[in-house]
Amino acid sequence: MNISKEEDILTEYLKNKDLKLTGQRKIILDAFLGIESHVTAEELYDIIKKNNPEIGVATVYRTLKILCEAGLANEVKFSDKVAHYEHLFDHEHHDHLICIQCGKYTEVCDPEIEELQQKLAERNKFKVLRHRMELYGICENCLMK
Amino acid sequence: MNISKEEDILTEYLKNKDLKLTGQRKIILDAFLGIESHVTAEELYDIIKKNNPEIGVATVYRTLKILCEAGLANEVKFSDKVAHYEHLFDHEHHDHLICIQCGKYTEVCDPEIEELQQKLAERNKFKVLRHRMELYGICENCLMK
DNA sequence: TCGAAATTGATAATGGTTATCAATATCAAA
DNA sequence: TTTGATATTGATAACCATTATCAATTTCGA
Repeated sequence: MNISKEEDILTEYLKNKDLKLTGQRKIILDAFLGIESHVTAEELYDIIKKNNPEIGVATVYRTLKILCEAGLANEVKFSDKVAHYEHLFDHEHHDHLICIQCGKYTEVCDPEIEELQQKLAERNKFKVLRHRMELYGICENCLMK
Repeated sequence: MNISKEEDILTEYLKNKDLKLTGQRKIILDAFLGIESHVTAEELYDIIKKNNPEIGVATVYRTLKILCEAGLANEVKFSDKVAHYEHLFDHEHHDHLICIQCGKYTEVCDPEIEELQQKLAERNKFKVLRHRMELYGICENCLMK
């Protein structure tokens, strides 16, 4: 169990909220950090189960929620129903291109758009805290078929 | 039961798909059109129930789905879980400002952003068919409190 | 009018997520 | 280190919006 900057952040967050840093939370954080891109709570649970079969699903759900609050994870809903979680700390904010044919998603980022979003909000006297932008369509591969 | 342009569109859509224009579908369409802004399937069902108690929930769900396919309605997910439906025909596309404090949502539209979205997609060789953009934050009223 | 095919309504089922709760672990203070 | 107040855990029941099922009914072109 290596000590990561993320673990420090989690520890800090928990302390502020009078919550406790448990073994399960460390294991779940590590497993989450070990994954590239995004996972489902259930997927993460399956991975953790291999080495830590004593950890329950509910705890994985609960911990992912905490990671979001601590600013370490981000919940994304691609299709519907299922929530996916992606790393947030040390990762730039990004939006998604989602292919409705093959399901491929691509992370993108456009500072110009972000800027216009701010202006749009200001015009409406609205203070933006976060946003979600998803472009749905056909990806390069599927277009060629 | 007044004949609306929307009903023509629905009729046309159904004919093309070899589906049938039933009394229930007309009633549901009318009820939907009679509502400003957005509704939940369940909310719409409750409204319809008053005058047409024989119509079942399932049919409302089914019909709203058809209205979306016909281009008359649009499904929006504000918070999570529940799907809201808003008018689409004769309404410009728009995005949403959503207040995380009072839940107020405002429809907004920014052609510049839309344009940049297109360019962003082109850079990624992606063909955009539709998009979703939601800005979450605090609305004017809540800011003043 | 007829009949193949679609639709309907009631309700059971689905499935991701959350609530419940007794047993257990954490951690600040003594 | 021990203690004790409080948070956490895991198993599982509950939740709840939406969908599937299916027999009875309606639609609409021929």
